[in-house]
Amino acid sequence: MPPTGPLAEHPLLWNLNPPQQEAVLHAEGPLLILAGAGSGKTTVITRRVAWLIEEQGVSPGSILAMTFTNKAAEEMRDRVQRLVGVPVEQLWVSTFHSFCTRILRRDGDRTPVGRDFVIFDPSDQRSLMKRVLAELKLPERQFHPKKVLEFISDFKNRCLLPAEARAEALDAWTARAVDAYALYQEGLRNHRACDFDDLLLFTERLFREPAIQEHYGQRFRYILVDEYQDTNRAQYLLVQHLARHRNLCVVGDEDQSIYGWRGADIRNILDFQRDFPEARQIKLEQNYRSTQAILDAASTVIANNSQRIGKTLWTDLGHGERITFKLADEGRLEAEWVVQRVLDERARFPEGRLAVLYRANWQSRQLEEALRAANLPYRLVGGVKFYERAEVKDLIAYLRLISNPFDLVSFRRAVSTPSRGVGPTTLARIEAAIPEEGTPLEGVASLLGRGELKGRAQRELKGFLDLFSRAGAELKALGLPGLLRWVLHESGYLQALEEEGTLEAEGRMRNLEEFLSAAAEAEGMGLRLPEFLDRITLAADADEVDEAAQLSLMTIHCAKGLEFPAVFLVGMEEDVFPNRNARETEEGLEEERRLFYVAITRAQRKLFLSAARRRRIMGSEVLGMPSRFLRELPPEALETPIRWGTELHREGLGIQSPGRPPRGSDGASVASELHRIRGFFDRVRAAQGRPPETPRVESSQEEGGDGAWPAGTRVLSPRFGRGIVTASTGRGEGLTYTIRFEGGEKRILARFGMLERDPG
DNA sequence: CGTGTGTAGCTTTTT
DNA sequence: GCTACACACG
Repeated sequence: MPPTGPLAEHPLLWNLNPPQQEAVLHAEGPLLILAGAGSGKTTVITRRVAWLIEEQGVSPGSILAMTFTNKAAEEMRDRVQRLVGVPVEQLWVSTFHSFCTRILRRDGDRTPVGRDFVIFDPSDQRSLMKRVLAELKLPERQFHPKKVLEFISDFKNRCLLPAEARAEALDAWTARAVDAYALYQEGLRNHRACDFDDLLLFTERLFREPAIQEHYGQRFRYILVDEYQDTNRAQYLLVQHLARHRNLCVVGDEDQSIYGWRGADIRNILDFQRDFPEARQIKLEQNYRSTQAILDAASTVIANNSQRIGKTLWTDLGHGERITFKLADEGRLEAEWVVQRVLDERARFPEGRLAVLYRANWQSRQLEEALRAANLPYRLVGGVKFYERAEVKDLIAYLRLISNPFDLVSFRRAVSTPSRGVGPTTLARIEAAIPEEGTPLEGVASLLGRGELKGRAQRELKGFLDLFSRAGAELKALGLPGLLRWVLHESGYLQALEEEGTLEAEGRMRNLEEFLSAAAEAEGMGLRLPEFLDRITLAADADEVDEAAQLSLMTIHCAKGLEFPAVFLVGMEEDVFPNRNARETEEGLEEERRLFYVAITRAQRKLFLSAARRRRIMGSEVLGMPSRFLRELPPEALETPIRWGTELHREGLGIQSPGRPPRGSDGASVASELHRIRGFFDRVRAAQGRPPETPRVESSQEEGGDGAWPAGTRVLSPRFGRGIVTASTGRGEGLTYTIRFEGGEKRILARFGMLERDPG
């Protein structure tokens, strides 16, 4: 219960509402904090940690706090440090992945990964997987490396090694994929490498050992897990092993669980009370971030989900401005509208930070183009990551090889950049020459020793070998940035870049310089080479968010946990948001809806939504349909009702249009189109008990006169039967429809398809 | 062996 | 629209 009297005056309780105070004061035993968006979660967590240290006399070293991003971890540590008098270096605040790295670097020799390993990023994983698939003679057409890796990741997230996964291999594809899994693990071990999932998986294995569990269980008397709704099975088990004192405090919000595709299991939070029947549950429902209009929209939307514990956000910030929705005729125009409204907002609130959010990274391109054209500076988060750029990865390959000579993937990369006259043939010979339990460099050495190489390859490989034999001493002498400079020089990388002399090469040099300063910074923090490499690969998009930026562009996933006075959410179309791949299952849709919820609740004062009737996706023109989520918004939260340009065909809502398939470029089809739109939205309004809008002529740029049937048109095909047009590309002879039939989607050339419009 | 060109295939979301 | 890969050429 919230304290009264002198306790309420305690500085760590200042400005906290009763449930928040209760969460801070909770003493021993499990605690579930259901923290709604904007409910002051971080304040509560940090004050709780501070309270434990200051008032309960808990030593910082026996508190472990887990987060998902480095940024969250750093913020938590900073804020706790500012609250308490004693130094908090001993406090363990880290991401799951860096926690596991730390554990494995200490006790990893009890696991197959050992203590010295590199962490493979997705591109390293991919090259290893490609070799595995080639070795197993599995065609990449059926065994797409990325697909197989996702499949493996799924097993790892559920803590299943190949032997255990075998039991689930009921069909031929799965059986072969499990073979690939087994060989992939072998490959990782040979490289002295592990992937992201291995970090969790093997740490969990390690914690199954009673002695280890005892040790760390004793050490961490208080455990705190942030974003608990995003934990996967491995993380869940890890926490269970550690929480021996049952002083486990988990914080989360089931409505913001958006990482199911990465193995996160929403049931972890839904079932916390079952796991810990004695757990205290506290809901933080007062929102300090957004206006009532925004919260109403968010609450109404999320109420459509079934997988909930349930909370109701409220605020005393007042109703605020209603949500603005803009329907543009085309993607580029949508982007230009955003630019215009950004300028308007700037004029009204010069200091207000703005964010443009989208479902997938590809959507940033058009926005960037429009922003550049308008000379508006912006900050893009995510997309192609800095450490994934070719030149940076090249240099990293050298560093990795210095740090871990067993890394064949990095060897292959380093040895062929800059070009040394080593092609597939020489490479194969080198690999064949690698001694058992030996390194690629030893392979090169033995080949050279036997005098089996000549000409350019011989000369260059000697130098290459020489570089690595000296690297250790150079690192000692020059330090991290110095070593980098030395490598760039000695390897001939810099020279090759200079000789190129292109503008592009100049850009790459700038990136390398930036990388050099990152290394200098790391050295300043006392990091050594292996730690620096860990840090690079474990760095997340979210870590590089600049919260002070005036205008930020990012995915909704990246925006989780952030807030902005005004938010633009673009691309509100079916198949974009909700994403096309998520629409088949109910769980998929609920996760998309949570994503929408997250997006809405980022806005403090004003939310803009937008969509485009038409947009280019993967090079072809796609006619969009309104996102189903738009219909879930409460009409009174919107500035103006939502209108569209094509029918929304949902079972029971499909509307027959009169009229004929458009053939010419006259305006008749446009008119019938508009007729249908109004029909649809009037129906929606009628269902909401509101009168139909008076007709209003929308701008009639749609269809562009190419005479294609619009998306949503029902058609009959002699081959496939009834279907619905979902997109069209090309024109004239090349006009192609994408049509959804009962049995799946097909692309059909209009000229040959003998398609008819379906009358009934 | 390395480089340039054509083309298929694809984009969720990320530690 | 982009990229990553296969193939042809110098």
